[in-house]
Amino acid sequence: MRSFNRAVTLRVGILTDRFLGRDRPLGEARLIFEIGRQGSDVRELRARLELDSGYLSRLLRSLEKQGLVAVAPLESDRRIRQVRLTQDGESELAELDRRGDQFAQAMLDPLSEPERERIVEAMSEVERLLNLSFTRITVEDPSGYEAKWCLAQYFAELEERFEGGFDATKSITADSRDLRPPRGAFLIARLDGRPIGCGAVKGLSPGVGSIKRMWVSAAVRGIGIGRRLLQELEKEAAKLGLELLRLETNKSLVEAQALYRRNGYQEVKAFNDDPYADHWFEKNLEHHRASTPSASP
Amino acid sequence: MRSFNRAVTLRVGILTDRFLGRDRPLGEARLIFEIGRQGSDVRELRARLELDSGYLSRLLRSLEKQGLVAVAPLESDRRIRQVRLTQDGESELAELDRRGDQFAQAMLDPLSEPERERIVEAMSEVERLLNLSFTRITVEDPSGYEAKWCLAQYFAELEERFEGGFDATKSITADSRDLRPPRGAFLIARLDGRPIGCGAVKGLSPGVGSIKRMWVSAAVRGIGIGRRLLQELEKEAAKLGLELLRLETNKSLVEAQALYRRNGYQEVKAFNDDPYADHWFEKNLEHHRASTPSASP
DNA sequence: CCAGTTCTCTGACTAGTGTCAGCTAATGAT
DNA sequence: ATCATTAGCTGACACTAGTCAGAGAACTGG
Repeated sequence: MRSFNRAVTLRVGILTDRFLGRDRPLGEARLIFEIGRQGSDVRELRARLELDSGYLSRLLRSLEKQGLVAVAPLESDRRIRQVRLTQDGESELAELDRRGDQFAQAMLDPLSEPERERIVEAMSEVERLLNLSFTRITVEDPSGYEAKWCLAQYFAELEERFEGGFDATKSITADSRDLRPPRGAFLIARLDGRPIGCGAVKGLSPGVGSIKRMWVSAAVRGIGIGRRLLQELEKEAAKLGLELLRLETNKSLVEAQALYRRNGYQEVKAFNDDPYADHWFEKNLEHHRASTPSASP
Repeated sequence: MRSFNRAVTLRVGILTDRFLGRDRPLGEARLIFEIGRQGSDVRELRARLELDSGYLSRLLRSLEKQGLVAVAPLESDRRIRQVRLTQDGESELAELDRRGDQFAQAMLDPLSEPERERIVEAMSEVERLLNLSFTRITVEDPSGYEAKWCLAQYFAELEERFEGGFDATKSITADSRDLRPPRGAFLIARLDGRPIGCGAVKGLSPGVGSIKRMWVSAAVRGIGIGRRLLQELEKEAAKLGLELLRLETNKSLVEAQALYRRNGYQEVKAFNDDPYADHWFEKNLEHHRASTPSASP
């Protein structure tokens, strides 16, 4: 593990830096990557790259002077400044991507085809597990701007996957007060500062609560983030004094059903009449705490 | 592959640096690692870390001033300076190792036990294949100091593995003139500048040559370096105008025999009376060139 | 013994990375 | 309207990393 660190960072890391940063400081290159084709705002960049605000500001000025990015205040809050790549900036990003690919090519070149397949497979395994390991789950306010963003993603997905779409007003609603202590909790899962999933517990009656709003971004689905989110939700539920957790789900969300079954939820008969619900589950936290499997099979 | 680079270098790399370099610049920490418990000389450090000689010198002065290393001229050549860790230096190295382990621990902590096993396995696979990919094989003079070092390792291993030990004077000798163009070639395999294997071709008679001195360091055995070395030797043999390659080997060197068989060498009856030889092989380069497998099974 | 080479070191210099304190403008709460 | 807060910016500063030229000591081949 220690030797892996050294092997990988010395080779991949340092060489990549040299490769990418040949005519551009690494800090600027990282920033261009992080801004990306869809743009970002300064606040987000600072959080994701964990940079000092002064330093980031200076990097942005430098890229601006080179004509690679354009910065403009956000209309709704003019303190916040939005950054996007100019045409030149986008072609610079494309060039950086190209060099990265070229480097990867050169790195794998001495290997035979089966060896190349093995290393690519092992690398994606490492990446998936690191993504899982570096995911941080925190309790947050359900009305924060990132919570809202997560919920928008969640509803958009339901709209797409449910037969006949999804209309939030017809479903059992969850007011944001229900998802805040002491009545409930809202969790956000982040990877490198970026939200990639959410979930909520809502108290229904003394000792009984409900799991709501479970969503994991498609880009990181299937690596175990749903399970960790569910476990954290159960911990929060326990803190709120809940002993029985219920949930309802739609027949189209097959992965979700599998997740609940794997984690000790029993299918029960309908306990409400949510128009979008096809399956109902519940789990007694007292009984199941010890028997929750520690990993998906 | 590109995303793997980013994922790993951003997480493992940068975090490791921070962790290790908390009270010490990264350059110094790297240098302490590279000097290691057995010491090294300045020339080697420069080659392995690819540092400017002035820069390296300054780093060494700094470590010397901190009482972590001691530098002394080599007796046999007083231009070359040998570096070793002092007592304080060794405990600093131990501390750096400790922090690295602690970091690895923290990194894997959020994962379940089976996930941890999977990531460790995938990491060692990546490491093995990167080691293979970054191995460079070059033709060198058989009397250079690193060639001599490789040969010493080789003979030491024969001494250990042969029943009754090994005495180079009793075996068929190979004068270093036989292993230099135009009569032969000596190859060294290096990983990050450090020799990890060697091998030689020696011309016997017009069109016929012999493979000698095949050695791969135990630390990197079994990852495919022997195969690459053998392939390079065959290329060199072809350049020297050889069409038939012969070799003899001892019964205790079972991996070597397997390697030769896998790469198209046929066992033949004894063609010499080397006292240490139990098996004799040959391969016709013209016939076999196309059928050499591109990877071990 | 001499000339050229090797190895290391010193000094001068540069670019990049990062930190800190204080400032201004915009916003939100009272 | 006032005051605290948030977001971003500027200037000053420090340190790391790295480059380059040149000097001196030690060695090698003739």
